[in-house]
Amino acid sequence: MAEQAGTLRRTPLSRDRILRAAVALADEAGIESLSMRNLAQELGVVPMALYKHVANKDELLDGMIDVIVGEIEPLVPGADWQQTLRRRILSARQVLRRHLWAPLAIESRNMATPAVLAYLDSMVGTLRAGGLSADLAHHVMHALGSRILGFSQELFDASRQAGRSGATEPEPAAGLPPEAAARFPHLAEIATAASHDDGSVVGQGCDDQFEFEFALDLLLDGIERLRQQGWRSAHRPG
Amino acid sequence: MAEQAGTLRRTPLSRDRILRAAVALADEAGIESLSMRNLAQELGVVPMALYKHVANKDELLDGMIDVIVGEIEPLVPGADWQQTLRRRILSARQVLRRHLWAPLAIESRNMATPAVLAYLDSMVGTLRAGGLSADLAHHVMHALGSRILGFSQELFDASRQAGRSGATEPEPAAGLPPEAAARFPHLAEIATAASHDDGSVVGQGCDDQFEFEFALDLLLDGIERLRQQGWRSAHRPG
DNA sequence: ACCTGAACACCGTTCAAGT
DNA sequence: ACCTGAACACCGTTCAAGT
Repeated sequence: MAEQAGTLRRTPLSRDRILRAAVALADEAGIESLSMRNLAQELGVVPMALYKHVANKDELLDGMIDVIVGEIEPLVPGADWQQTLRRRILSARQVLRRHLWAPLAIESRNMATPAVLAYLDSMVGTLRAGGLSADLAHHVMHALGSRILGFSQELFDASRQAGRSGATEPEPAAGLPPEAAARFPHLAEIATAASHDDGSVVGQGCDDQFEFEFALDLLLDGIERLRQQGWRSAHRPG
Repeated sequence: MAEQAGTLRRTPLSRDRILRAAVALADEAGIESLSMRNLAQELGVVPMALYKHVANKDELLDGMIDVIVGEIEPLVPGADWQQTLRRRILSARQVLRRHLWAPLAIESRNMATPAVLAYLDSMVGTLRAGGLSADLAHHVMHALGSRILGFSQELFDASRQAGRSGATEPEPAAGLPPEAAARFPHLAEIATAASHDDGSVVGQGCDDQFEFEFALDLLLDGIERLRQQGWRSAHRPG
């Protein structure tokens, strides 16, 4: 679309409009394409105009993180703590799947924007209301880590080994390339072993959603067991 | 130290020397200070000289990751799978604590260098030798995620809320700032609740090592329980 | 054939000159 | 007072000119 100068004035710039445009740009073109200059051009504006609304690029990233945290399903009370946490975390995961740049952005930032803190605070509230001690709740928050926001650092993705970034690639089959399979026999074995539903999906690659829920439930079940046992953290060696 | 030209020739450039210098530079000045130009200057060399030994910056980062993976304690057989994994993962954690830039570098890369794959392969070998099915081992690798390499994404660090990067800061006390504590009461409560050894450390902040081991053991214990039960992943809904 | 300076196409951000 | 072009101090990488 060609720029129409003069006749049609663009909607005025605002912090909110900048943040939404930044999120959209990162969604479509990847975080590495998100520069102040690119963003300004996308908005039909001179780069310096952005600096009236965000102090610098770091603040822009913080604002973008707040935008996506705002997309997470709000707290719905009524169920037990496990179900409440589980549902909200899986909602966060759905959000993160729309914004693949977010994990990297979150890790690169120093974190702790008010919106993230509010989210974490409500999660702790759920734990406390569920009967966990403050002590246990503290450790649980650490143990869940980034999973609370719906993502996890996956080192292990047998299929991708030399591919490019590909935010929009449709999962290019599974299994290791032959020469890698020869060097790493254990990886080769388990790469094809992810028979999630009775073997019908063998070789088709693994189900991210299943893996996420598997790990999440492993943690939640272990935590509930500790809660039932009245666990206390006074067992340091030394 | 002033440059001595002519009389003393520098040791010749090599891929290995470049990688070690890059790791040292990232350790000392942070990953954001690691540029091809800075690195070249550190080595007393013109920037273009680096490109004879590494194709580009991405390959440099991959090489750096391989260097630190090489620092992880090799496999020592003899113990059960839990002890073997636990020891190696805690060794990896010690390595990562010397190279604070590594998690971000690992996340920013597409991963799967041969050295990382070899490490993962040997970890899977430990699981299989310990009696886990290939199926379960697959899910376990996903569930452990970056913890296999000794780090985890911690969203939750109650103390740091507005501080700067600070790779060398000595942990600036604990507890939330007063105004944050008022807005986020649950966070405030658990921030001071990390009484790791019988209350004597209350208020001093939390023990990263304890939190890491807590989460790791929660996972390992849960996995061992599944193994004992002969768990199989055929219970998908639908 | 090898090495390397200059150049290219970018960054985030400052600053002073225009209105 | 506000806006913005040019400029500054960087990037990673290419390329052609030097030896």
